[in-house]
Amino acid sequence: MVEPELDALSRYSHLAVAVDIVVFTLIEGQLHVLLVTRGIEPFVGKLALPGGFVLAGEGLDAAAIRELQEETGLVPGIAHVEQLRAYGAPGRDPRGHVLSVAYLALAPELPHPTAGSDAREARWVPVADALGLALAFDHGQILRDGLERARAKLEYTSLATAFCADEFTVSDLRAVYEAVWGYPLDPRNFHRKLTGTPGLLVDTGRTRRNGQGRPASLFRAGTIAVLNPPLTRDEGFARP
Amino acid sequence: MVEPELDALSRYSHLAVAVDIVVFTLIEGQLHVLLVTRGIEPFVGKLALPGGFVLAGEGLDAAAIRELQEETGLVPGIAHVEQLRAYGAPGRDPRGHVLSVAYLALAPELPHPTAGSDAREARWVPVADALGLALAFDHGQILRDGLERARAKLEYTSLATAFCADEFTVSDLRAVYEAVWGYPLDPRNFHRKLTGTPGLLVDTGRTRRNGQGRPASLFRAGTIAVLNPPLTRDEGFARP
DNA sequence: ATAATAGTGTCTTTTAGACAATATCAC
DNA sequence: GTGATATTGTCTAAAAGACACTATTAT
Repeated sequence: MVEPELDALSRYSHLAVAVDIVVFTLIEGQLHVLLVTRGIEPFVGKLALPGGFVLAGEGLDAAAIRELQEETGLVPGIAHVEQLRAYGAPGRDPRGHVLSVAYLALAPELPHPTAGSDAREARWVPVADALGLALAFDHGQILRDGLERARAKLEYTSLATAFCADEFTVSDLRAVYEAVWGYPLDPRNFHRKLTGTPGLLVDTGRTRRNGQGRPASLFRAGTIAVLNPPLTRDEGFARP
Repeated sequence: MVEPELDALSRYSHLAVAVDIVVFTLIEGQLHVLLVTRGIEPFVGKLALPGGFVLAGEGLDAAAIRELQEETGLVPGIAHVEQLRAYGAPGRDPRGHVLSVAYLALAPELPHPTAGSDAREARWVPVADALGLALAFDHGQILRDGLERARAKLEYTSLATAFCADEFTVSDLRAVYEAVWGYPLDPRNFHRKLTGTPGLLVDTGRTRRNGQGRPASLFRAGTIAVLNPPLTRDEGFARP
């Protein structure tokens, strides 16, 4: 195809570019996703993923982090944020051609979301419920893709620690896996597997009491982020 | 942030949106990537990934497939095409803010690439060489990301068949793995693993002679696209 | 026959998964 | 003590990887 003139870049700026974010957190052992109630057309009153348009001169990652802060009051650095993929089907937004770059964010249990600067309400919804709702735009698809990405990355990375506080127990970590994958894991094999991967977890030497039972060792995330060999996920088991 | 008026979407259209494609193929057992020599500024004369701007009303996938056809004469359906991710750092294009949605395409050995409709030259470059070149824009990073995606997906999918013709031998398939991963595999264990995964390969019953040696059975890609358990890649071995 | 490639069988080591047993707490 | 959670140990089945061996061709 023909390249544009140097000063005619705007000739190719037909699309508005937005970011939408799938933010997962764990609340009382259940995986939740942050959803907002839309305050304007289209899809007024419908639930949607938080997001918004990329500002002039703003990078994609910066836009995602800015929106995340506006909706959750999240301090940068506390959450894991990564790009999911771009969604650009021509009909996905009734207003016109809007390209959305979706992000996946994983955060430890957060304070209540602060509603965005406009009138929309933001709240945590159990993922199991959210999957059954009709979300605005193609956000149902984005949510499913984000969930699948999170599930897959738990298999071969230490990403589960992104759901935990700075220090955590092996049980905390296992609770993350069980919530994201949707089925229980054997505590003993899980413990051996995770602590047996060199560099993955750093023992702080301290322990934490959780009500009844033997106190659990407290760990910090180590320098190794890749699980090799990976944890295997029971493909046929997961329930939303 | 504030949402736009219904009729003010163009207020948020600051970015030009392009697609760039990492096209891999196998030529004489070596992995090659399609590169073009840029005919215009910026980066005149430098090598870059094929790509171009998304046209008005055009979907991302459609734009990628169109560019692919323009550069290679590839018939849709013969290649595997999937989105890689979006690249949107503000400084990545000196002309202004250009968002690029990168695609990964895998194709069987193709005829010589047809140069694009403008004056640029297109040619296949061994990936080992391409990784050492300074490509235009952030295309070096995109190439590395595309290569890593291809390498990773060979582990747990039947994607290697995308490099093969309709009918292929187990050796053909192994040659794909060896070219993409960059190190040799044991022919016997590979054979047992691949033919032992039910539904992955369909035996046509026919054979093919390759010079000397026993004729190899010809297979077709089966309905199963997921390798479970996956093939394991020797992480510390791969050389570009 | 010899060389070359295709394919099968077998053995060892590693890992996954089931689950017994022990450790340390609250009560 | 009982009950709960954490952690270690042991066993079995499955898989990975090494490699001997057989099968079928060209020369």
